[in-house]
Amino acid sequence: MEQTESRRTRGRPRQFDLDEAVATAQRLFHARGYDAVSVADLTQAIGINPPSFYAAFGSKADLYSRILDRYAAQGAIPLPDLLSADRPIAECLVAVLEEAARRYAADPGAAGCLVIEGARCADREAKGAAGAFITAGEEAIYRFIAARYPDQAACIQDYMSTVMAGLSASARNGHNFDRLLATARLAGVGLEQTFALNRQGREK
Amino acid sequence: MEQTESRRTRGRPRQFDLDEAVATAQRLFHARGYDAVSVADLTQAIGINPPSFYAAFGSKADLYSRILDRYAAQGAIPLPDLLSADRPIAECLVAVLEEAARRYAADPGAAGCLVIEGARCADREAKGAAGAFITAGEEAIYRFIAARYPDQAACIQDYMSTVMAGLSASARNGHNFDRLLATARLAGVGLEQTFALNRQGREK
DNA sequence: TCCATAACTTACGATCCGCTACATAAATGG
DNA sequence: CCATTTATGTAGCGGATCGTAAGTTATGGA
Repeated sequence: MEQTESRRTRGRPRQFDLDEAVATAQRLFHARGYDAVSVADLTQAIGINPPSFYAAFGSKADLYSRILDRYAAQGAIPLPDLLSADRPIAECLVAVLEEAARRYAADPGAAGCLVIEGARCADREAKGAAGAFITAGEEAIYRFIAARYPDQAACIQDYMSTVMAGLSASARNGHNFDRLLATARLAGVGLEQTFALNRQGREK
Repeated sequence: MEQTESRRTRGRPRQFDLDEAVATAQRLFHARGYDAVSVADLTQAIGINPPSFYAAFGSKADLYSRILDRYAAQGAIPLPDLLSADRPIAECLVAVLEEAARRYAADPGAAGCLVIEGARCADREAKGAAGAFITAGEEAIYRFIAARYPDQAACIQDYMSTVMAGLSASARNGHNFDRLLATARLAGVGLEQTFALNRQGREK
């Protein structure tokens, strides 16, 4: 017999909802950034005391890492979906930029990319956790480009990273979705032009 | 008779060089960002004690503001020079982006733009001081574009801000000058294309 | 020589930071 | 019933933060 999911745990039941607390913390981190959110801010927002916080989440950095997982599964840009399509490369990359514009401006109270902005914090642990997600995304984009244009993949990958960091920054600076989208499309012109020239060169 | 510059001040002479101290502080702020530099870091790097620091500079935020002035005069992108030229608009804007790439990667120990990165800090006072410089730069670029293309000035201005923020972020992420320059030029394609289409539309 | 001035050194206050020791409350298992 | 387990609240630790009060030292001016 396996233990069923309905079997209660032993000790005193937790008096707050874990997922709800994580969501609250995510909102805080996204709105203010890792460094600017103190444990006191978190415990107050969740409505618990420090010992409950540390018992449930380990530490501020641990909680942040858990939130990054949550974000990658729910709020982040779905790179596999956008990149695995059998559309032209430039179209896919522009779609990524447009999706970035959409998501970065989705919540006015938590603008920008949680991961990109998180990687800018001073805390070594949190920076490393966010950096791992960034690296993963960068590699996904790099491989996607390199499959067809290995020579230019690095350069275009740099461009994508830079534009996305810029979009996240501009979102935090108050640019709304329309402005971000216009910027993303303007940035896409460089991509389309590059791959158009590539095709010309090949067909010659 | 006016008092000459050689006239010494009354009390005990300062035992450290003011300009040198400001330069040291600028290096620290540029390398780590406003929030991550403590007064203790500054006093230790300069070689003085806190009271001397506060007597000389007022506060951390005051010193930062003074450093922004210094940076605007020495280290920042010379927008008037680059924009007042009677070259095509796109060429000027690309020159700004290329100059940004050059300066943001100039010092590996202090990558990115002191002003752009400073505007991202948590301290209200420092954020406001840096924000004023950013606004001034943005307005200069906006006016430059609007003089000939008023309809598209806002959009292109957004694009410029976003790319420059991205370049600064990528510089902090370790991109060297060559990589930043390639990114800046790729970003310039969107500008050239836009203004090329504009001319086509006019000549029709 | 003595005073006014200004920068110096030492030491500390007040507050916030992440985090925890300790006793207590609320549940399950025997 | 009691033991075990887990969460909770109170209260506080050690350290870092920005900033300052108090007393000392070094200069110029009268």
